[in-house]
Amino acid sequence: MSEKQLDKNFDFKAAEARLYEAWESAGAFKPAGEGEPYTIVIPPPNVTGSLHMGHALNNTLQDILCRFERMRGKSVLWQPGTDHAGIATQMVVERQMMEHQEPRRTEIGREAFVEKVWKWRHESGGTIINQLKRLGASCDWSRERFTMGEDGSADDQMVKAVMKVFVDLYNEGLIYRDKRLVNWDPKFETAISDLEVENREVDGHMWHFKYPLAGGATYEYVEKDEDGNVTLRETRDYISIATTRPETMLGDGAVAVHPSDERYAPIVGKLCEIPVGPKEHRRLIPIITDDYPDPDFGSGAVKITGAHDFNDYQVAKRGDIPMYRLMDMKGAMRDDGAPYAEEAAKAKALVEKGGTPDTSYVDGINLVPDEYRGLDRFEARKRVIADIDAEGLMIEVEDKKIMQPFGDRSGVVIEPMITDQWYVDAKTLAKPAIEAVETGKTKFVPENWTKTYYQWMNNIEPWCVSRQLWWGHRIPAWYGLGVDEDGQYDDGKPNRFLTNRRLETFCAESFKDAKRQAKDRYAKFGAGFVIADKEVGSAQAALDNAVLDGEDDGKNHVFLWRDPDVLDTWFSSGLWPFSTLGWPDETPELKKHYPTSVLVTAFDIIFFWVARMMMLGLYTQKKAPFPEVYIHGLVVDENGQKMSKSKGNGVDPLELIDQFGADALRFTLAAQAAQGRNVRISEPRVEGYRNFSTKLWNAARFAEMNECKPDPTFDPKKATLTLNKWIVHEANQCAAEVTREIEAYRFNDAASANYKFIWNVFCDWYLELAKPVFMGDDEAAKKETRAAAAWALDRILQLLHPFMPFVTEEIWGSFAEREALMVSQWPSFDVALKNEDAATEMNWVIDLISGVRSVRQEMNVPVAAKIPLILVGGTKEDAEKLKRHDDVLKRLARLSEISTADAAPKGAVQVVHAGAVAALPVADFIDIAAEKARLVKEKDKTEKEVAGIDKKLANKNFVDKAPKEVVEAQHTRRANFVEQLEKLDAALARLADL
RNA sequence: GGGCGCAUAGCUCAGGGGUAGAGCGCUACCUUGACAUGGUAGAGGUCCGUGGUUCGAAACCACGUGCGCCCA
Repeated sequence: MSEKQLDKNFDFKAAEARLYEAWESAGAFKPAGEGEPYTIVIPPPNVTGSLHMGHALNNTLQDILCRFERMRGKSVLWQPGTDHAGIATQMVVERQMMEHQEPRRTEIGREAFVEKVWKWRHESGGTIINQLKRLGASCDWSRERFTMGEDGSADDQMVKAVMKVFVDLYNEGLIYRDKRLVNWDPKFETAISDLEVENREVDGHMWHFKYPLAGGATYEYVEKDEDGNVTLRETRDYISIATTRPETMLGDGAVAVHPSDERYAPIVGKLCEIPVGPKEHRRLIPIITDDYPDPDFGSGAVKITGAHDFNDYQVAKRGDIPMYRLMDMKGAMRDDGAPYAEEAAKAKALVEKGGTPDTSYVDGINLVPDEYRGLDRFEARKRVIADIDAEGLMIEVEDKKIMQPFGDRSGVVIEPMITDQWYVDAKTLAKPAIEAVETGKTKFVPENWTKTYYQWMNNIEPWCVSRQLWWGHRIPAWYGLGVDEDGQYDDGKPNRFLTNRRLETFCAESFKDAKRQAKDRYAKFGAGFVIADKEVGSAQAALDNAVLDGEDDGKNHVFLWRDPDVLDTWFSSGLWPFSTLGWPDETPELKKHYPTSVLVTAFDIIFFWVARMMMLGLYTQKKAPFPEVYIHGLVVDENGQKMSKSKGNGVDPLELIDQFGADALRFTLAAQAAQGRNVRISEPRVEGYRNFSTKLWNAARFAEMNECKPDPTFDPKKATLTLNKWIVHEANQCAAEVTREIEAYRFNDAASANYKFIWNVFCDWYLELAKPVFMGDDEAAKKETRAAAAWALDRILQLLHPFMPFVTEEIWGSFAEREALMVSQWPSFDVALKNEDAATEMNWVIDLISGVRSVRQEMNVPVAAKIPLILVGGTKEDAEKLKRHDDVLKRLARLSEISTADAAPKGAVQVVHAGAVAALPVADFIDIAAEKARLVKEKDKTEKEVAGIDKKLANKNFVDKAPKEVVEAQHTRRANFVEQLEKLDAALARLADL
């Protein structure tokens, strides 16, 4: 036999790694058997990440489901992998380069940098995977995937999937390039999506400035109260404007007031002056009406800077107001273009011309006065304020809480900018995704998240998917120079912000395809176009090369260059449920495991990830990626604060694993994962569940010491001892409960069902009750009880395994040479194992012992003293029960002998128990007054119960309307209480005799 | 402004139309042969407030109060 004597404690440190290795090398994590497929794709952690509590919770729950379903015979695939995490990874590697004092990213160039990131990924990108293993995650690691593919090889499935989806969406018009206002991150110098912007309330200011009316015009400014009484009347030569961002005044295109605002009616349509910049070139802008300004907010008049504010952008679009860009990629004031005087003249001419302004042309105009050029935007703000103030045009400064947008990764203030970006038509893709939830094809658990999902999906904006980064899936689009009407290249200079509009775009999965497209496209412009085989790096290179080659043969040489941008990380994560399974190929895995069975995730990425998987899954596979989405809470610290790096309140799951074992951490997380609640982690709690695993360990040790071994000849249906019938019954009930609760994603209830059964039933009672059997000499009883104990322990190990895989597997293996616990068959509920009679009888025994113990303590009977028990007024069955459980009662209630009698002896403490009285003659210890007080107290309590029931029963409405069973139950309860009262009265009477 | 959630024992939280629960903490006793990472017994609750529905509400509904989160 391989069994070894168990040590006093479970040495989780040594066992965890050994057991994990054994499972993995046995291939136990791979989908096996012919069972129904069960599939979960892991929410891929960032490759830069290390395991935090949120991962620990998320993966514990997934592992519970996977281990559970695997034991239930399903063919389980838990698909693991990591996310390339565009910005985060680029940031990490850049920081590392800086620490090593290596040349910067821009110095070494794109290719070398990307190579460095790959190197980093191979060397350091596996941290979190190893940490997941320590948690016990039973992922099929042989199928591990990375959202970027391996080494970016174009042949890689992940890359193919991304390219195909992009090109397909493009060809259907669902991906397009557009000039819109985006959230620009001046630190990373990239656009980011709305979701990556964090709006925070910060202390700010609201500046009120005078915008003088053109030509010194004046008007009568009248303010009225609610009743129409005039409260202010004065002549003004200005309009008062309030702003939180004075530096953007330089780009104002208009001042807007609400159409119903009578105060400004006299000056609508007139011009006013932006009170900043060189006096002789002050720009004049029109006062217009729009529904956007709120007459009750500030002065009611709003400056419109279409290029740097999302609300203003809408107003500007509606009113054909030019949007002047003021800043560069780093968020500094522009210093390109001609001197201010010239640029301002351009703007003036533009306004005079009227009509819809040309966005590219307007973008080329730099309206930053010469003295502000090149300044950081916040420095420029100070200067603008000071200059206006010096001129006496500042009315007031208010301290004010303002909402400010920050980049969630960079932490810097986001600058709205008009740029060219790629957008996904999310509105169109959202339709089937909404429908899938409406029709119940995909359900949220708990279901209240459905509303959150709808709200987001119904108001979804175009998804900006291009990022100006180097690390990521490069956008599969190539450009060629545009061709003028005269067949010549457009010589407009493309720039970062606004690509020349006459560029030709070829969206293709490869350069080869792009070339093919280019050949057809350019043929339309004339016969003299030759498509070069060489890809170039930029528009400028394309032009230079074309000119050079053209000199030789007089032909138009077309050089293509690829879009330098990469895709939003979430674009590739959105394909995860099928890209990991081999799509776009029709693999057997895809066929078997898509759609997946359930998605387990936290609510903070419903929008980022769940919504996108729904959209892209339905788009590519025509089926929703999962029928259920289980949303768990966040892990918060002991004060209920969200754990975060910046707050420094994170608890490291690995430290807890080191200290208390992975099982303890897992159980803690599961036990607290109540639906709709955050999980609060605290060390004492983890410690408590470590104690629980020790408890189980010692129960197993006890079983081992008493030679309880799995006995194949033991049939739980045929147990003869009440004790064993009862534990079979209880284990069966526990199996039913744990199964039901896991199925319903009520992990906390499943955990607590296990906890209660193991500790409060099996350890506290069954093992205690079994001790007299093990110590007695009834060999048959001993044999059966050993087998029953082993059987029950096996059920326990199985039911607990998904929660505490390590300790359970270790115990399982120590009892017999057999197949691993993790691949054993789940104990399902078996109606044939039910035995209510046995349960009733054992509860009778347990209650009697508890009752005796209770009075012993109250009467201060010394623990060591063994006292006799006389049951008074019991039935014949009671007498038989006493006899059957004689050993147990004596041992656990510390009794010397047990007998029955018609009347209680004098000087006895009396315990009312199930219609009888257990008399304990403890004359030596008894304190008559105390005993009397105890009985009176109990009597009072019982009388109150009876009174409550009587009140209910006296209520005609209750008797008539309540369900019959409920009324009957009350009658039964009353009868029991009354019987108890009689016994108590008798006991008190006997006490009086003393 | 819109949405979601929470309020139950000292603390952290389950639960849920008829009988108030757990863990930790606290008190007393116990090193009894699996376990002191343990055992036994106990104290501790106007289930936030006000109305409503109901025979019956701590639970369901409405409103209020306080707190938290998400979106704008």
